[in-house]
Amino acid sequence: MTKDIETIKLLIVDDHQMVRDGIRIMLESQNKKYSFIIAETENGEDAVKKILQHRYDIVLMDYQLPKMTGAETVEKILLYRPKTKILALSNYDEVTYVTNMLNAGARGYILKNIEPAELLTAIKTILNDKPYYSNEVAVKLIENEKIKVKPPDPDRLGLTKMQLLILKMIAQEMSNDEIAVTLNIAKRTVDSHRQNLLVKLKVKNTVGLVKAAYLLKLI
Amino acid sequence: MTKDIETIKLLIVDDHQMVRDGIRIMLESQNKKYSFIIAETENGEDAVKKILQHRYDIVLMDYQLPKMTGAETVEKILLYRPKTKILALSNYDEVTYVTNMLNAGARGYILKNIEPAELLTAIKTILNDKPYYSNEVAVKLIENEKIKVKPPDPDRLGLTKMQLLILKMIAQEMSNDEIAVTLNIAKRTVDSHRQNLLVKLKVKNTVGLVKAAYLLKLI
DNA sequence: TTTTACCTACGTATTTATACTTAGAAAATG
DNA sequence: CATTTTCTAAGTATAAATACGTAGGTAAAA
Repeated sequence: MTKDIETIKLLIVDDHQMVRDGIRIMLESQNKKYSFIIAETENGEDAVKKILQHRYDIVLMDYQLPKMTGAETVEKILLYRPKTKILALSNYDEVTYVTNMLNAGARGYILKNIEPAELLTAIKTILNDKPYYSNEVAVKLIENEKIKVKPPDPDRLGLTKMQLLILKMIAQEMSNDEIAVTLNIAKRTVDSHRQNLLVKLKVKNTVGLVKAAYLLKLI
Repeated sequence: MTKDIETIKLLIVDDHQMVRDGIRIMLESQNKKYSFIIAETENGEDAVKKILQHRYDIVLMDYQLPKMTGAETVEKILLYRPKTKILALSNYDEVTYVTNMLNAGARGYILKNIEPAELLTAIKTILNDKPYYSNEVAVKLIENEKIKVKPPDPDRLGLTKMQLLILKMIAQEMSNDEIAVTLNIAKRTVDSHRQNLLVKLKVKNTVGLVKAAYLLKLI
């Protein structure tokens, strides 16, 4: 009786070739039950691009990356693909690193000195939508009770059709007046939608809206 | 004949108390000819704030900082105070770290295992508007010939430094008023620059400016 | 089911951005 | 060297965006 082998699509984001190779080898040593399709990038920007182009079951994300940190990368990825499952991995279990990653939306945090078997466990746990932390990390987090991990709000993209439409039109350099005429509604109403967009996207002004539009791929 | 003692205002940005103390002690051991007024912050955000509030002759900047990296911090500082002299210091002489820092605008790069006398030399050199690199760093840079520090501003569509600066600040969601205060000029003047940017970039409004900023890779 | 939250809609008041204009200084051009 | 252009600076006037407030309708949560 042949067992079904589950295939897991995985993206490794780490700026060190050696680390990426290490993970690859660890996972391939565990290929009795799983088959891994592994993609790699060495920085956050490329990670975001890949995420937009392909689907991955899980992302392994280093904290220290060249320009954009791992935490920032996680935020951006979740802005585009709120449901992405991300497992942070780092050499360090510094509380600030861990909390940054978790607050950004990572579902777990492991250290790079992890054993192959535990790595697999971590990945499986995350895929089952449960958090996973290395022992050392867990201990640190508990000691530092001020963690307060905020649940990654997948609501971030909960823009209504109207809001999305108006954001697009704003991003096309249309004024509220022009938008109102086009949509046959009052200018004040467009103002309201705009106001709600500012709140929802947590930005300050038009500039912030345009940046969000970029992140949302509306431009 | 009593020699005049020069006073140097210095800001240390490092997330480790021990490192900050170490630098302090090193500098105070060299107080024959210089008197140091030393301020400290442990992250990039606070560094930017301090820079906006006070004047420093030189900033010592670590590469690894909690949220914003040292390089990012340097960029922000120079955005607001373009003439700030910044000396990078790090435990590591990894080429990517060094080039990131230099490209961000740091004037020199030293390692934390530096001797007190050399630290002073480095600081004096930077204050004299010349670059300074630790030996190890210099060697690495030379081996890795791909240094290319600060490629002289690639045209940027013929925007002046001021226009570029203001466009960057707009793209950071700052209002004309905030920009005026930061740069110590009248709001009307900022309005003018903004107007000229609209004309030069051939766009209609703030949205267009932000898009242009993206194209110019200012964001 | 009642409550809550939120979207749509629009009004008023204030702040911010844009258009148009002037003018001295600096840089580029002939 | 003189001329022209462009940058910096700033004023007035208007348009646009933002803050705050109200209200009906609808859908989800309690």
